[in-house]
Amino acid sequence: MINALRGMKDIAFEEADKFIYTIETATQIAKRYGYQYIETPLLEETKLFKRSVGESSDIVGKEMYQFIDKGQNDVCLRPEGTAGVVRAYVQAKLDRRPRKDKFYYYGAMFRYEKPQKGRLREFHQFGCESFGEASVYEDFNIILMIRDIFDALGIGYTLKINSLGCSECMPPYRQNLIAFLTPKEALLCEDCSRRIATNPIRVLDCKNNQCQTLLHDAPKLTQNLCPTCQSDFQTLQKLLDSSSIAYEVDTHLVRGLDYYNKSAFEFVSSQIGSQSAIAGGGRYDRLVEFLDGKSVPAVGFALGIERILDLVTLPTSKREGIYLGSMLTQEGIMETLFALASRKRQQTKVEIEYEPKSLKSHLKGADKINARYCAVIGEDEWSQGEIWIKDLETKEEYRAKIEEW
RNA sequence: GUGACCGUAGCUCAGUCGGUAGAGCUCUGGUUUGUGGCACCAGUUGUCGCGGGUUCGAGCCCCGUCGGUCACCCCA
Repeated sequence: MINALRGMKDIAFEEADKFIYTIETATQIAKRYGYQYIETPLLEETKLFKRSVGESSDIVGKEMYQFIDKGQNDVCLRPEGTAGVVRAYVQAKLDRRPRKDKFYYYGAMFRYEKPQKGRLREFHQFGCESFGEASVYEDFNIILMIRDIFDALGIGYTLKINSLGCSECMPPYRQNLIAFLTPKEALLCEDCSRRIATNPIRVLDCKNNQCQTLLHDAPKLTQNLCPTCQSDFQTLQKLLDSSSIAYEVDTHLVRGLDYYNKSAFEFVSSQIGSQSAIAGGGRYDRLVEFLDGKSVPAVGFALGIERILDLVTLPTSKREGIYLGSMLTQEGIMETLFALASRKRQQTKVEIEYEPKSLKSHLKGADKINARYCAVIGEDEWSQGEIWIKDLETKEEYRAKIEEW
């Protein structure tokens, strides 16, 4: 028997219904916010992710499905969605004209990690990217949209926000932090002493207790923001307050992808195990430039579909469609059933049982597939050119001419 | 990459002190010669993950291996 690869899952039956329902719900809401669909390749040049997600990130450092293809290209299965969308945006030269562009996407992402609850090697994200709008109102608008999606799906969450500063205030802060950390390097954990050089900001959210103790007097990012970032961050909080979206400021919310700046946020669920982030995103005003475009501000998010699947409550499914069967083996009866099915399928779902069997068995079968109508041809009906129909919901039964039903 | 736990029927699991495997669910049929869901009755189903070892004898004990799950790390 051949099994699916480690960390890769088949999605079927009720899970599949939830999967589709989640995407449809999110799509509908994204469209209402003015987003258009974009589909980008699952396979991209490796350097796209090195330059966007960042070499210091775990994703690029150790989790990529990377290989050399038959044309000697260094390629990767995408580990996240934003990089590809930005690449497409720049490739289509949309950065050359002053317009806002808003895209939504969904699909498979790949990270070579050790699987656990809520963490798969192939998983699916729904995401949105908004280009060309620098206003913090757009950050707020995106958070509102995610709120709408989770509300529509009936999912509870807590929202965490932070500001990562901009190219003006982040570099000096970063230098301050390095200056603060360097004397303590020997006392920090192995990862953190390495991070001082590669990505000192990440030291802030280290889970190591000793590191956290040492960080107690570290300069705080939120207290070193430039006036613009400071006022934008406050505006965002005011907007959230006035729309009664509960949130907490989490100064340790740093995010593992290097391209974020200014607003960063994460939606967290307490009901799904330790991998609790169900959606995350923020602003990435420099990324278009990193990928050879003009300077275009942007903000976006992604939500993990598998992570919320258990939390999605499907609208209660009603009986639907027709079950067709016969109790006879007579010549021509299957042809009649197929013709009837084709006609009825213009309107609704139709399934045919090929095996002649007792009425009781047919009713059981119709009940099992949750059909609204059970329609069966027996001896008496066949001789009259009729079919017997029972509405399984109202329990009404009647007979009709086959051609007229 | 590190650690813990678990692999027995299609699914969920039980299996005592080591003595050649069992329940519920599902499925099929019947109780009703043409009336669903509920109930009752009957029937079908096994490489006990794999390999080796100990033993008269291993689902059970030991070693190895593969797979799964969860957690750390990281992230959606």
